[in-house]
Amino acid sequence: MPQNVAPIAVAPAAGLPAPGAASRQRRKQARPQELLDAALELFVERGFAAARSEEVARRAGVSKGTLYLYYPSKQDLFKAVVRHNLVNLIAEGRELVAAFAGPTSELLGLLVQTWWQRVGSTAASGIHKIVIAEARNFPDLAQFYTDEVILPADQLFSSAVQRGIDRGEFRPVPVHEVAYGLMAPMIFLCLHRHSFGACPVRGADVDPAAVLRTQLDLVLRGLEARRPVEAP
Amino acid sequence: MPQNVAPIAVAPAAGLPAPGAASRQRRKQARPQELLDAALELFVERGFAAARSEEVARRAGVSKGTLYLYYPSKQDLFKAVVRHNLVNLIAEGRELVAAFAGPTSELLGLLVQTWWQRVGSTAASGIHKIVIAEARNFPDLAQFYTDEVILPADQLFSSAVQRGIDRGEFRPVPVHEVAYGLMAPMIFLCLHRHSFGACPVRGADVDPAAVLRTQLDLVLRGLEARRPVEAP
Amino acid sequence: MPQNVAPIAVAPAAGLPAPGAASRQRRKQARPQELLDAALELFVERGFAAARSEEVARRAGVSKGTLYLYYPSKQDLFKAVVRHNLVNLIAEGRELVAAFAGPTSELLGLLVQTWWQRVGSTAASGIHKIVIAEARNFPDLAQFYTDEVILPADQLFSSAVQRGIDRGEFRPVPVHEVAYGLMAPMIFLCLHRHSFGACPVRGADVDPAAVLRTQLDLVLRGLEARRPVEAP
Amino acid sequence: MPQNVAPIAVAPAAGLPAPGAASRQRRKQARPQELLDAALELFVERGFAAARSEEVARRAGVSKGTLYLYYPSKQDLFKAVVRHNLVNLIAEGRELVAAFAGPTSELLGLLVQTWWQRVGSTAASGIHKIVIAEARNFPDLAQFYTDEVILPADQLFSSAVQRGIDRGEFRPVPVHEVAYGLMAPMIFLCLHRHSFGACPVRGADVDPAAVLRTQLDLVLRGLEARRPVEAP
DNA sequence: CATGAATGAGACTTCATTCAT
DNA sequence: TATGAATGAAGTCTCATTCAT
Repeated sequence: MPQNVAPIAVAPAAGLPAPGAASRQRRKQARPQELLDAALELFVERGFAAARSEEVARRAGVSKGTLYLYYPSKQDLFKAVVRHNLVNLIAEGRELVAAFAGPTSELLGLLVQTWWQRVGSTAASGIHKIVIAEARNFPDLAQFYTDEVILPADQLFSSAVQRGIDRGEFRPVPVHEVAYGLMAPMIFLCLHRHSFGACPVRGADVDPAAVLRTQLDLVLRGLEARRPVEAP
Repeated sequence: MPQNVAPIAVAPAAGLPAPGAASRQRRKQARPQELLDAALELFVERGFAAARSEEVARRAGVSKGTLYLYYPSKQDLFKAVVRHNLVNLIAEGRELVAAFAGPTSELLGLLVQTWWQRVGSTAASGIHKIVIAEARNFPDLAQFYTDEVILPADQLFSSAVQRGIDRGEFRPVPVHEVAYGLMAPMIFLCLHRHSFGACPVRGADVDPAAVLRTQLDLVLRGLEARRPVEAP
Repeated sequence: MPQNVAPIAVAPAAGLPAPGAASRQRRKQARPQELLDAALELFVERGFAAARSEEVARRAGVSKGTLYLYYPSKQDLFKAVVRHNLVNLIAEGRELVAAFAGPTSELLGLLVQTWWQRVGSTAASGIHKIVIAEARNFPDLAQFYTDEVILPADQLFSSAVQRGIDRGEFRPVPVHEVAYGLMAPMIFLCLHRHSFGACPVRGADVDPAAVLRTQLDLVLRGLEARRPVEAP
Repeated sequence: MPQNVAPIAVAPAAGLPAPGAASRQRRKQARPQELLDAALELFVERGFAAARSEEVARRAGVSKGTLYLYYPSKQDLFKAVVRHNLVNLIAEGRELVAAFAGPTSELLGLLVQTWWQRVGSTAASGIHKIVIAEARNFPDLAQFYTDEVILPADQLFSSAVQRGIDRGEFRPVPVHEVAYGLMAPMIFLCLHRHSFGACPVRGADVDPAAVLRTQLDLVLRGLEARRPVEAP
């Protein structure tokens, strides 16, 4: 029986069940990945507590028993999902900031845009909802998520804002707070997409692109180093 | 689900049955309030699904049956909590906007400040977390919350921004998107306070007041009607 | 659960609370009767187990506590209802048989007709359904009902059939079995009126009058002393 | 409700789990049948509402959860019981009528006799009691039973009577009412067997065979096409 | 390795009965 | 006498987890 170290395989997702003869080995290799994908999907849909183990297994094309063969409990499965989906997402952003040469306003725009493409519009964007929802019932996870995701992301955006100040493009502002103001609407959009946005709820429709554009425009204007001349 | 739950201090529950004297009437009067307080507290701590009716009752100092005497189901209890803690507040905000006479920048500042005092810094600030977490599993509640809270709140902030445009104080901007940019950081702060913030999690501390001040300052500058004079 | 029941002539239930002034004494006198009427009505509608004490009280215009003041438990109330509604219903029939002078076929017709008027078309006709439904969970009641109702009713009809044989009107037949064949369809009609007949169920409509007429006609022909002359 | 319940012998429950050998498959095959038998038995004993799911399971030798593995709700279980025990029988009766070649009086006798063998003297005869007792509290079940059992059974007997009229064996009579007169005593016998008859009640004993014989004889005579010559 | 039948603790909700007022 | 707020045992149904095959 497996231990509670999730065997995070790097093999690419095997696609559909492919019951062919020699595919047995391939399937076995792909199992953990398929289970994690199914689990992420279902956890985002239902939340941790309401997601049924049996449905995770079914979506991965295996039986309930097999799921428990790979992850000895639902909590272990949850942790594996978070670990598997949140590593290396921030590092790329850090490289982007380091390599960028143009004006900081463009850098911030690029960061926002990139984040939306790589995270905001993928299933990974739902993880934040799960973590927020279950943090108090699952303190281990909250700590892990803080260390691995929240703090690095804050550093990433803060360093970009700081760059603008250092280069005289922005007036002096509290960088962490501004970073917060940039990230909050993005993540907030994701939270709503994965809750209200996935319900047949009338009203309250928002256009993510418009919100992000408006917010970025607003913040960039607010950051500008030169103050408008006050009219008499 | 609540397995390894962080032992967050449990409120002492209003006072035990106090069997003496003519307290029957007094208790009956106070019951709904006590039950709603206990329910809000537990829903925020555990989420809607994971909060057990019996514990709500126990925290209010009554038995399981008594809870159902006042609220015929868990969902009704939740709706009552929302109505009691949020719906009325939005109406007050509307009156505030209608009665306000000064510059719109001050009005927005007042709205943000008031919201923080009356909601953000109270237990009511946890309600949004609950709804985001459970919307997909309880579409009725999501619809209820959308109708009773989200749409009215959006109208409230949007109308204030529109006022600024109409009076020539703000340049023309998409009002709903700006309203979103104003509310998102506030609510986002609350989401984190009630998830990570309530866990014994190291790091990731933010100063709500600083965040709100910075965000408001940024947005107000971004809204200003007069563009900065470009330096030669 | 089962509210919208087809309105099968329900006894007028003593009258509403009538909060009038000097009626206090009168009300107090009438209480037991009103409670028994309400209880009969509800027991017939719902059965013993599913009838809620609180609703019995409400239909009688008193509080739950008051009901328990008069009948110390639901079982006691049930017994009182049965006793109150089933005494002296058979005795009248016995007198009728003793006093009748005409042909026995007319006597049987009169018995059937009278029973239908006095029992079949009143709320009392529902008691048999209750007893059948709960007899095995309530052996006391089954014994009581057998002694006080079933055996006397059997004697009543059997004696009428025997009279027809004695007078040469009927051929010799097993009297108890014939009595059974006469009563069964009547009571059966009542059972169905108080179960399917009170549901919004499509189909299965029967015309009680037609059934009774047909059955009586059939049985009387079958009882006739003279055999039909066989055609050559 | 079940307080003072007569200690009616409880069936020994099919056989205990027998953990040995390759019995898993064998048990799985037999489960539905065992569960339906246990359910029928308990429903007849206690009624639908008072029968507890857990006891059905225990009598079938399985746990509560296993019952719900096979039948997703108590109502579904009940419907399955009805289908398994009654619906198929009626179809057989229809074939019998269609295939029969002799005189209709014999056909009716055969129908009654067959019904008594296949239903009246088996546990299935208790189903009607359950439905009568609970119809008003479970309109769905009443509708189901009406559609699947009552109407088809009425059609079955009515068509046999109509056959007698068409062939000139019977005088013209209202067929549905006559069918009612044939079925009512049979079902009535069953109702009593499963209520009073299952209690330790003194008196009120009837001989089912004698009742049925007498009733059939009476009705057949009453149906005869040739009228007796009226005596002057 | 894989399966899926089986388990049983635990959740929401109901309602007969009690008792302070 | 009358009230109705309060209780808590009991019922249906769910689902994480186990284990024989």
